[in-house]
Amino acid sequence: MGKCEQCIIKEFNALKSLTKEELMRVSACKTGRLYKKGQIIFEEGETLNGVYCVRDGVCKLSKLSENGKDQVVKLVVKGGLLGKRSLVTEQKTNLSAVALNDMEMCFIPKSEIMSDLSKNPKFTMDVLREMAHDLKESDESLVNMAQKSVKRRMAEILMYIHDNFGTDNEDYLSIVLSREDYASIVGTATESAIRILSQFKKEGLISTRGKQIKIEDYGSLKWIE
Amino acid sequence: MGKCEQCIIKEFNALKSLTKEELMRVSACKTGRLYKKGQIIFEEGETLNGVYCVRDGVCKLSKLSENGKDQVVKLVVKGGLLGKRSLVTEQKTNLSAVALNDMEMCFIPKSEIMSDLSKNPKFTMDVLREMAHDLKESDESLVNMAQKSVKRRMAEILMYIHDNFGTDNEDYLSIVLSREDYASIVGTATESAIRILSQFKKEGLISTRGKQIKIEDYGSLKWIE
DNA sequence: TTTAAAATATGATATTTGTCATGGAATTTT
DNA sequence: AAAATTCCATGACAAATATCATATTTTAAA
Repeated sequence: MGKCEQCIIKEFNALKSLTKEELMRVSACKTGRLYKKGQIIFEEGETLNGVYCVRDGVCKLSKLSENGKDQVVKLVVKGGLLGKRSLVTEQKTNLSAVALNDMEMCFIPKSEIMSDLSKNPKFTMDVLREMAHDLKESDESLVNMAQKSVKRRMAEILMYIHDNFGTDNEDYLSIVLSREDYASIVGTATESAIRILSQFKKEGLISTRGKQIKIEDYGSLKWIE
Repeated sequence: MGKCEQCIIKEFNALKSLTKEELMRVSACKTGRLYKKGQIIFEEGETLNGVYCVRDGVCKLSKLSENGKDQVVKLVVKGGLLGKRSLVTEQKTNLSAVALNDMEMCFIPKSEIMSDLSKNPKFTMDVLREMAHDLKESDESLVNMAQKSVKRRMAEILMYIHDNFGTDNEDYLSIVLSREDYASIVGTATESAIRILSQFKKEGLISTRGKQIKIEDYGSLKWIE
């Protein structure tokens, strides 16, 4: 396993604000973890005693609703940090994390990073900024859920994945999700998600190959309502 | 206007972690502001250069959706801080704040409080904790919006207001909102909000007197689905 | 490869929610 | 107090979405 101070992943998250010395200390105590597609990283209600740094792969952060359905709150890819909240609260985590494909992660124990949080203001501010960003995104999703149609939300998540996580060399979305996952992101029944994607396909907005999805007409997707 | 260091409001937010000296400095530069019911405190897209500390009254934080409807994201009462995000980001605010009744607030310029944020780790951690809490709440609302029926959401907001903001001496909810506000919190059409409240009334779950609402049967409200 | 299981697809139908229209009640303004 | 305005209420209907049922296809397992 590599050293944190040389890992380029850190550039994408708050860890970049740690000093070289701090990073070396973190590096010494971190543990690498591999997760297979579908594997649970942690579950709602668990006590996390550290943060996870995503080196490769994608996972979903979700929360179980009282009706028994899972709602995806956020997708996290390479460079993302999981469990930031655990650094500031003693509370158990309110979200579950599940790998959507094979993943490679580093786990950094809370004990090791807490001192940095109190001593390195630059790092703290960075964590604060990331949290503020998450909050803004969450508020936006909240408004979308409350005010937009399922079809619109589906169009938006396709564009979101396209814009933020990119495509492979054949223009297929690089993140491959099941229809059930799409339903659980958009907040609808699986059948409805399937129906809408079928409709998009018929209308030539997207094309599919197995689970893979390619956006064929971004411009029109944008104006779906 | 009183002095921050003697103001009991601060006990309810991150300002409690400032030292006496810091509080005196803040006190010297803060400005008191009064807002009347319905008055706009700030609007989405504005640049906030400070935080607002709510001394009295209630306001709603909302965001305009693309469909032209306002979605309430959070209610803030005595002790709450508005504009925390502005302390960590240069970005314009993503929310609007509107007074729901007459309000009394203190405005603390960003410039004055920023130095504390970088020098007083206890304060920073407190802001971080509040932000983490907001994020958790926002995620929960997101899941509720996505997975629960309008009726359920209405029942929950009534209970939320009851539990968090209390009642007057006749058991009426101490926060009085228009049906339109309820609709915009729950994320539904005003007519739907009206209809549901009427139904609750018919079923004896609540009673009303003008705009005032009294919860008559908390137990049953809890089991609405 | 065959079988079993899971995921996708689609129809039929029920339920929920939104929209438009209209009237009455409450509040504010003149 | 009258008029005007805003808010609340409710019916009728339309649209969106969920649910149930049942194929079909794809994927995983034996």
